[in-house]
Amino acid sequence: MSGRTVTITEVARHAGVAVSTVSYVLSGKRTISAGTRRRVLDSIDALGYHPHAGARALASKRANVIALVLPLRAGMHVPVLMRFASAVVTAARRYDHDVLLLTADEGTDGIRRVAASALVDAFVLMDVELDDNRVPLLRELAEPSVLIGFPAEPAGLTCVDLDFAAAGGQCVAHLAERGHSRIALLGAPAVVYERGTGFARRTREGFVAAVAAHRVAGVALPCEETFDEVYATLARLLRDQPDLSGLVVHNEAAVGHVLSALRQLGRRVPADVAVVAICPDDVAERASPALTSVLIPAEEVGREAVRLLMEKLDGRTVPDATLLAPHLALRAST
Amino acid sequence: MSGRTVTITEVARHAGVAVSTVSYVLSGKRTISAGTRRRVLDSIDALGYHPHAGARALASKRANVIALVLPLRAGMHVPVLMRFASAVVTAARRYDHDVLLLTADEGTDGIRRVAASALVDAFVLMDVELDDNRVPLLRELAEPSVLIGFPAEPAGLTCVDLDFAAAGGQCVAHLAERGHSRIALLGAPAVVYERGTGFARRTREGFVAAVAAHRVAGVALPCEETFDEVYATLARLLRDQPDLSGLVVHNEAAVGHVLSALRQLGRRVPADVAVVAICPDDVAERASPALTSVLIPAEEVGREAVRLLMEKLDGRTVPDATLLAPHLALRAST
DNA sequence: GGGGAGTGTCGAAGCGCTTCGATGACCGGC
DNA sequence: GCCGGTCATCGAAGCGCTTCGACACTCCCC
Repeated sequence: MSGRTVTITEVARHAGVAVSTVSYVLSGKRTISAGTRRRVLDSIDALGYHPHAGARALASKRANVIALVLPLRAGMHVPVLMRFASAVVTAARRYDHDVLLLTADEGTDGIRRVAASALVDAFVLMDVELDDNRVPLLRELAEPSVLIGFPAEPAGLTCVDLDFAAAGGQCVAHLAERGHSRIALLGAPAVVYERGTGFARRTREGFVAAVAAHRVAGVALPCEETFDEVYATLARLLRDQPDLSGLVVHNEAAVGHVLSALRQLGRRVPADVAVVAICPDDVAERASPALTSVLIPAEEVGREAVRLLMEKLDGRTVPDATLLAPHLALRAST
Repeated sequence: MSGRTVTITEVARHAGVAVSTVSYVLSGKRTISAGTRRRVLDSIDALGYHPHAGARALASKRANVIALVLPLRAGMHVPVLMRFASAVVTAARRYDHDVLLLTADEGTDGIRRVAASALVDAFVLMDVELDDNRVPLLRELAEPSVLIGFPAEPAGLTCVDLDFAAAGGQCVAHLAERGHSRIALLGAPAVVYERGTGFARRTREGFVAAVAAHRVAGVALPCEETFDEVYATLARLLRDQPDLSGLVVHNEAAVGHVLSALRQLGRRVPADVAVVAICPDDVAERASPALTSVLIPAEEVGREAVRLLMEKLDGRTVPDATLLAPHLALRAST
């Protein structure tokens, strides 16, 4: 079983056919009679054969591996990243591909290296910034790629993401429908906006647009992630706008602090202040009270990114932009 | 630059040497004169040559890729995992290896598959359980492996981890020195203990042993991760033991809730209750007040795991167990 | 000054797979 | 009963690299 490695030659001998026949059974690129196919497949699992990945890559010019490039930076929300990563791996396996993990340490050199050495066939980039230095490189590379998130200039690239503008808008619409006429958005830390991270900005834009459309009063603020800062921000907000009754929180690390701070400020949720979060479901469910939220559909985004990548690998053309619709889950906080 | 792929043959022609000479320059397995080496290296970067990973793997029987196996389960603290992962990638690159990401979805089949297909040379397993079904498989595989965490029966395996028993003990010692004579450990959710996760149990054992050694009163409780459960647990604890003045928290997701709950229960930190956490530094620093903590040295663990793996790949023998000493950082909460 | 003992380099044989062109066998139509 | 056309299979030529044995030099000691 786990003895010496079994080669295609041994399978061929065992099944009494030529090596090429075994190869064609495996790839399905030529017609093979049912009988022969059966015999070959039986030999394959009698011997426990697995094709040698390197040999296959060499002969076929396809490694059947994709690279997942994930920078790990401050302010990024790690659990979400991890769920993306997991979704990408699972999806890739469904297309018979494996996933090589690349981090930011090596920068663009890492991308160049694995592309040039034919270690991978294609790239999935996560946590894309508006002005991302990996983007020009990707443009000049022959290997196809899909970005999770949108850079400032996405022309000619394939990008997938949650439609954050719609998500921001949906939160406003929800609060407006519930009769709240003065609301606020607590967003990412200021540094994230400055870095130009797309999803933070687009949520804010969606929020601002929806506030206008629904004729409610709304203000968008960045929000640091320590309890003290959250408390201070909320205290100021509620002092200046005592009739504020709706809050949109788009900052996963701060949601817990927001609820604690409201508690300490003597505001009940949802009786005094309704809260909607944009965050993963598990965070929303674990909070108390459980939060009405727009979830970040990590699994769906990952799956879609891989699907698009496989289309491109097969030479098909795919749409530049894929925006996944937000979905609001009602819970106790509104 | 990013044109057709450059092969070793072209490098050899460009430098006016044999293909094998180029190979020896690259591998250093035979002596090459300084002049020839220079000429070859110059040609290599004049042409932008990168060895073809598949061809290399085929000829040398080494893929220069290691697999990182990380199950993604409930109760696991994801940001920590991610830091391990990142550390492993960085460390692997220093040994000129890349990292293939494997998740739990495929179970042991995935491990078997990538080993048999020679996609990877070795394995790093994360989040190892006391009774882990991947462990027997690893034992029968020819490829070396290193586990991050300890299974129940670690004989013959190479394992690396923070010394959690020492960490638990160190927290107790710290509180005891500060004069607290009645303390409690809030640990992982009950399900984590039931699953037999090693680090949770070992922390508890270290806590219990240290409590006895320091002659203080101490109780260890599992701790769920919702605010309401944390609140209820603490309320009960403080009602039954009003003179409880020290708390060890070994549950990253719950630390925030613990502090909120103490606030609501009218206990000041550290004046009424001193709190020590076992968690990553960033979590401890972001809490308010900042928590005295034993950090989980993810980078160090990842680096050490890879170092041991490379030793094994080179045929050297390494110690079975590597326990990294805990390090307590003093902050405002004690 | 002839015989080892290095040094530095080359050529060729694989590594395990895919793929192309060739070869039979078999079929129906005239 | 011969011809063109499928269908199923085979053999061989690579893919780009490593590695082994061979070879030609140089050096130095007796």
